Amino acid sequence: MAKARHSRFDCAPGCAVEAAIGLIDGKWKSIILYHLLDGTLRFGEIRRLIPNVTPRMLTNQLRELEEDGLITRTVFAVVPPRVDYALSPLGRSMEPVLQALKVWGDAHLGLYGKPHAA
Amino acid sequence: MAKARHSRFDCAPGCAVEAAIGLIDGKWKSIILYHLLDGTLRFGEIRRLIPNVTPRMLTNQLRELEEDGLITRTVFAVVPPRVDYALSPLGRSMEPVLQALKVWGDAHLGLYGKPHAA
DNA sequence: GCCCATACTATCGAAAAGGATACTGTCATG
DNA sequence: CATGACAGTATCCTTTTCGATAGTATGGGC
Repeated sequence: MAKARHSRFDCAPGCAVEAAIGLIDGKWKSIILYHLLDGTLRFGEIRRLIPNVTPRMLTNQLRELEEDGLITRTVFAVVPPRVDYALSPLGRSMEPVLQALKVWGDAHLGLYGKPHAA
Repeated sequence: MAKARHSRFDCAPGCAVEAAIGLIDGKWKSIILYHLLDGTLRFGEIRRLIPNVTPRMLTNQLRELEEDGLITRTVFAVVPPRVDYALSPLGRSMEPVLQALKVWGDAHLGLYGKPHAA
């Protein structure tokens, strides 16, 4: 079961925000989703796009995204194996959120991540 | 120092998204920011708005938000103590992001957080 | 029969995040 | 002199997360 770092229980009015973040929170999830905005990718392609990810973590994050219904996983019965990942409609619906994050990040973060003045 | 759960180093193109999430990731940060959208709040008020937070965690999250420049902390030299928290201009600039998350969450998440169809 | 590519899986361990609980300091009030 | 409000601190411990490393499975090509 997906972890509950952002539990879905303490639902003050900010609940929806919390829960939404819960789905894209995880060391690599947002980058994965971001890359998938451009189209279907194979396991190895994602791996190459995100240099520091280990296969263990990549599998892990992809599986959680799949469990949460944000991406689809298509296995081809060939050798060597081939598995395609793509955004589901639900995942695609997160595009505005990802874009908002991207825009904000580009506008307010230096290259090494410390925020600078508004 | 703020933790580096979403490190600011592995900067593929998705970097900005990653880094932006890094700032609002933390069990309570998004809810705190969300409540602060409505205006300045005192420590105790935030505590009451978020029932399950312990003072330790609340202090912790507020301090990280402050370090990252998203909120301001104003101490009044009175007894009993009074400390006000408010969004900085940088924090205010995250409003679109928070709203995007809220809108998405409201549209796609059931009350207990499992996403449902697009 | 062995190697290769691809997409994993398994195990171990370290680090970080988060929760429970109890305690501190100040001054006006009673 | 004790009490209470408010905003934290301090300590301890569990859970979660993440990284490193090595191993598995398949079948075509040599």
